[in-house]
Amino acid sequence: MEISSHLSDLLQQLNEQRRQDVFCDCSILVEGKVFKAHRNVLFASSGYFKMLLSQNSKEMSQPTTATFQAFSPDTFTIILDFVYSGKLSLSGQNVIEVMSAASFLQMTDVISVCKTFIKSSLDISEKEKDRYFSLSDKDASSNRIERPSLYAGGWQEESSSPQPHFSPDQGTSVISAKSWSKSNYHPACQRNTQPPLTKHEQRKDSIKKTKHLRLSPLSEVAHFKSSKPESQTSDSANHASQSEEQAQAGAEMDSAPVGYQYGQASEVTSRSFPDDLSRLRFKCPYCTHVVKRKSDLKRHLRCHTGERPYPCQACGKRFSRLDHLNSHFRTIHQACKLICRKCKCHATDLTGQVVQEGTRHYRLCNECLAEVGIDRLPIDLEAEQHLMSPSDGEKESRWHLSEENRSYVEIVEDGSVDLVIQQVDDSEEEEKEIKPNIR
DNA sequence: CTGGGGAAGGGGCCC
DNA sequence: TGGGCCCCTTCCCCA
Repeated sequence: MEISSHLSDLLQQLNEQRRQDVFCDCSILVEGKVFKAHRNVLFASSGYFKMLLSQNSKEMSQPTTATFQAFSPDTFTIILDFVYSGKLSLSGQNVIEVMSAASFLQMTDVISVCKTFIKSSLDISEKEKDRYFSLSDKDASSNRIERPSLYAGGWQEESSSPQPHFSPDQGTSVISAKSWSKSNYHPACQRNTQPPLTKHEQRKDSIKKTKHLRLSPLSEVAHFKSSKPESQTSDSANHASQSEEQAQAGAEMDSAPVGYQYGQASEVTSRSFPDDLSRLRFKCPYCTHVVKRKSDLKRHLRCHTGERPYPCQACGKRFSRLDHLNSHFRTIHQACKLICRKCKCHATDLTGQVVQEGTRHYRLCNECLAEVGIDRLPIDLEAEQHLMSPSDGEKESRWHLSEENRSYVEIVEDGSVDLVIQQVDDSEEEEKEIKPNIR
């Protein structure tokens, strides 16, 4: 006979004991803040503590102390609360750091929940953006609007079960890792609006991952300082090599996250590596790539999630980055290069013309234009550019829209650039997939 | 089959 | 923090 409440009661009791510092035989020092805990609980929850405590098993009579500088006390609070309650308080602001800490501590459950959270957030960002753009259709032309806070708004849209519980004030979700990992719950990213990666993309992704492996300078960095005097050096060294092994193993496992490095750079880091390497602070949870800036990490994450929030209005191809979209649009649909496509000579408005083939525009010099004949339509470039760029002060990425297109596209002010984002039906979009450009 | 060119896509970094 | 530019690599198409 099994009493179902026993496990939760037991955990609750242990949590109470931890809070009241009863039977706590382990102290964890994180940036000066001391956390009390039970050795056996930590041992059971974290691969890192398992290794640490088993090494120190001979000294069971002595209280164990561990010191971390690789993450903040707030992050460790979240981790420790999870260990003792099974509930993980994730938000858009802390998820990266929690994931890195969990990776450091080798807590696979937490890592997968964070991964899911990140993927869902990115997906919801996209969905929310589309929804927002579609809703803004009517007033977009008259009002200057800003993008919504995607995390907060997006999560509340979701209603799948088991559903993360949200603190209404800050959009923080409390997730029970066990229920997530054991249920068949498919978060938003798996019901995705985004088409799955094509084979081509997957191949490229794997190529990239290999490249990232070579680039990873910080997977070897140890951020652990044991306060046990007799084991300090060996522990650090052990963890360093362990991190290295794990980073490699993680990369080999393709999707296994191996994030160790996030937050404050430790003294070890700055002493052991050149300045340019120690400044790299943001560790990709999916690969070993490290970047200096959070926004660069956010951008990088799209190559793992496959998120392509920027559709080309002209051909429907989607891009993960706005600058790639703009570049594509200028090259393919605006014929910005002053080069004759046929003879490669310099072709300006005087010496040539922009011609159209499908949605694609390119330049031909007058000679080649005469040779090509009538099957390609010369475009009045000035008129075209006027439509693209109605005023000198505005960016050329303001796209021309025909009247019929206006019925289903949204015009959104995004900073100084006028983006035209096509409102897409998700299911339809999945089928569309990314097609190669018309050549 | 191969080499060249164009396009895509990723990273670094400046504004 | 996002946009945008530059640089580089990779992939694909075509001659």
